[in-house]
Amino acid sequence: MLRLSKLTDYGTVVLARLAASGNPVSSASGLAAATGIASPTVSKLLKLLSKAGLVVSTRGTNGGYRLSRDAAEISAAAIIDALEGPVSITECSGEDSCCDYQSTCAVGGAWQRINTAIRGALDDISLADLLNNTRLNPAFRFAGVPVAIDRACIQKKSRGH
Amino acid sequence: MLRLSKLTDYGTVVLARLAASGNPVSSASGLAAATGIASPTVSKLLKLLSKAGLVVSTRGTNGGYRLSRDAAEISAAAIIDALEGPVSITECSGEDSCCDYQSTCAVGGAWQRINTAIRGALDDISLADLLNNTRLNPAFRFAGVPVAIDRACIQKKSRGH
DNA sequence: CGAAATAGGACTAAAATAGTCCACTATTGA
DNA sequence: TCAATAGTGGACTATTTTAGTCCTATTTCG
Repeated sequence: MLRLSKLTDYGTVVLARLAASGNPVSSASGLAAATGIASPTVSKLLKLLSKAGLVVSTRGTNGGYRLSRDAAEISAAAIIDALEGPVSITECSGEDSCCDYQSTCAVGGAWQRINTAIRGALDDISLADLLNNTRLNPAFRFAGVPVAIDRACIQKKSRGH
Repeated sequence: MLRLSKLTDYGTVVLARLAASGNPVSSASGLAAATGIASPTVSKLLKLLSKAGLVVSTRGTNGGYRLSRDAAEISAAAIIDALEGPVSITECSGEDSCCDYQSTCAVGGAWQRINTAIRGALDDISLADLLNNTRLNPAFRFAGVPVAIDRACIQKKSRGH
């Protein structure tokens, strides 16, 4: 797995929508409607993103949220940090952690290298990149030919998922 | 976070122990004793690793487990695949998945690139590398000076964690 | 045979995550 | 000034995932 949480995934969708909207500000409920994500969840995400300084909020009538800076200046790493805390793939690859098995653990150090590599990959991708890459790499191919995502999903859902 | 599960972490510890043991085979209970990980958990791990072909089992008296190939030939990615399933940081970065928000999702494609980058980092590290790197990068530094891991852990534990 | 191991799977417990809700504060405009 | 709109903060619940345990085969060796 090594998977992001759903919330982080949603967070990027919301941010992408915010970046693409063109309006000066977008309300939480408007973003919820536009993305299809439940509105309390969108609120929660925006609160977190606001606290992390990725979006700026305006209260009152006609208030809402906007990106705090250009989409090209917001890295995937920053988004993940905001919504999940600092990236570290194992407990002992974090900064102030330790494990019960350190005396017998022969592995510790090297995870740090992997962690750094992953971190680097995430730093190099910006929200703007995420937007630009939309649909350029279709997720489904059959015999090398891209297949409509919609159809693949319907098939999967009819199997009971 | 973007974190490995504890089980995967333990798995690498067990594999590292297996690689370092020098014996032709090691029993699950012996590995449990050597690593300090609970023995049913070690059994479970070894079963998974065996199913994935990373270790080979021998039943009966004097049976046990051994690595199926040289530690240099076992990548971190293979270990993670065995214990957590294929790496994919979001649902839609996996191979046969789809999400409910595809019609409004502007993000999909690019995660794949990140995923590939992470995958690459994990493919490049072998179990042998994990072993070689032990303790070369101390996890704790204070004013640039490495600090004994033991002491840092004791401090943390006395704070109630 | 019987002791020592693994194999497979069911099951429980614990923790993390996701999602919801509510009372409150700030801003705007009629 | 008052009502409507929108964000704030935090408590709370439900769900899902993960971790860990246990039991009953099956295999092998002496």
